[in-house]
Amino acid sequence: MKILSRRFYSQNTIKIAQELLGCFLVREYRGKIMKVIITETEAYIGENDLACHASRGRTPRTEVMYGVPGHAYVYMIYGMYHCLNVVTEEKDFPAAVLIRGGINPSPALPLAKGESPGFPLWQRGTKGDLNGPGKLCRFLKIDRKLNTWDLTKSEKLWIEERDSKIKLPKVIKSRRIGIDYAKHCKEYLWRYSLSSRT
DNA sequence: TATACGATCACCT
DNA sequence: GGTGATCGTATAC
Repeated sequence: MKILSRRFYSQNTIKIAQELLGCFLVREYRGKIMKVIITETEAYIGENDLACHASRGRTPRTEVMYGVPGHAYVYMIYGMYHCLNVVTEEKDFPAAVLIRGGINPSPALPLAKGESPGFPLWQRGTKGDLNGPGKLCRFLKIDRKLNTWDLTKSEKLWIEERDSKIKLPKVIKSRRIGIDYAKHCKEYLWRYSLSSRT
């Protein structure tokens, strides 16, 4: 499986946020490999985006967003959860994609009622459903130790391109979550998800 | 140094 | 629908 390249991460953030859907987020932890299919993302773009952490400029925390694309931006939220972002666009332009949700496609997972083998992975039931950035990071053992991690090598944390043979459902665009403070920016349709969820 | 609050989640009514 | 947990960060003092 091919690892997403620096070149991929240097593209337009909205495009990346959509193209990450269906890709595999891979975590290597204590010698084990965990893979999750990305099903939900949000774009945070530039200092003019009032929802973006970089809207208040360069700080020690947001420095990574200004750096080379293809690195991880991991921060703690509400004192108890972590959120994983991938840094996008060119160096010195602060932007990132928040990974908000995924599906654990492990074949060991029991199928939910009404599901058959071969059931589309992103329509699987709750057993493998990692809906929410906090839950996703908790499952994949992602915390601030992985902040600034380079995602373009096959160590600890990376993303692999999606299987082109698998047809993805329509991408749903909606408002971003939990950013009521962001004034007009909260109206932007910068949240992207596969159609089994809203 | 002090304080306010958040790119969340689980549990409650 | 609402609320509490819990702490890093930004900002005010």
